[in-house]
Amino acid sequence: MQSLLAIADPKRRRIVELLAVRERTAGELVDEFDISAPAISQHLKVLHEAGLVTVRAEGQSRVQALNPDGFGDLEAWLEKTRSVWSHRLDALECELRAEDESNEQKRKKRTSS
Amino acid sequence: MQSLLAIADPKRRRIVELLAVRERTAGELVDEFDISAPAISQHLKVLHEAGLVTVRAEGQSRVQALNPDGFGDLEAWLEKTRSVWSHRLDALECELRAEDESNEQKRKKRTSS
DNA sequence: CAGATAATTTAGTTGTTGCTTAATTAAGGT
DNA sequence: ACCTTAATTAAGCAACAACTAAATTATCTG
Repeated sequence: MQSLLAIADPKRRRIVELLAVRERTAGELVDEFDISAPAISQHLKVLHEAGLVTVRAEGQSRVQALNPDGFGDLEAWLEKTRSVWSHRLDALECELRAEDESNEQKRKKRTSS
Repeated sequence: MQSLLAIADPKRRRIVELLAVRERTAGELVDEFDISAPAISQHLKVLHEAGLVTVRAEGQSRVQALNPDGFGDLEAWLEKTRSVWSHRLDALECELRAEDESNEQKRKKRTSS
């Protein structure tokens, strides 16, 4: 889940937002922030390793572009986690009938063992 | 975007996964990990502050439950970012006609200014 | 009320992250 | 070949995040 760690940082998230609008060079990105060029370069490295951004050489510049497929695993995780939750909701109707009992039992199962 | 930072940590992500299956006490969560109770407690604090997990007192235990609504802002961000990207794709057809020219111009606009 | 259990808070340590400046690599222009 | 521009790598530093042990709070039980 590299992509999650990558966009957890606000600056990297902003880079992603900027690249979502249009591709840019590292230098153009530097202009959007109050931090040094090496700092941006390091952030880009993280984004590359996460598979969120790709590079393409163009003259002496290197054009950074967003790779939206990189969000795949993050979206899959959200989907998975929420689907489990949804199943719980489906089962809720049954559970409601004996809510107190079942909850108490689950709790005491461990206490008594 | 607290929720993003919260699930960026692998242990907290696992906690969320476990709570997605069923609600648990902090003690039950501790059993699933190789770290101390305070560590779990601190992770839960982060998850609470992110709005991903809620608590409910039950006897001397405190039952932790997932709040799937907490993912709202994260999903909204993904949606927003991808929608911008989609617009780019919509515009791609037009761009393709004069790809070389327009790309070169975008690049040189900055260089010459 | 005393003791046990569940959980959190505090204090302190360690590892990681993000930043900076300085040095390096790479491509173009003169 | 030399200089400039674009970008990265390297080295070092400060702030932060995650962990532990010890102390504290809170609730239930005898």
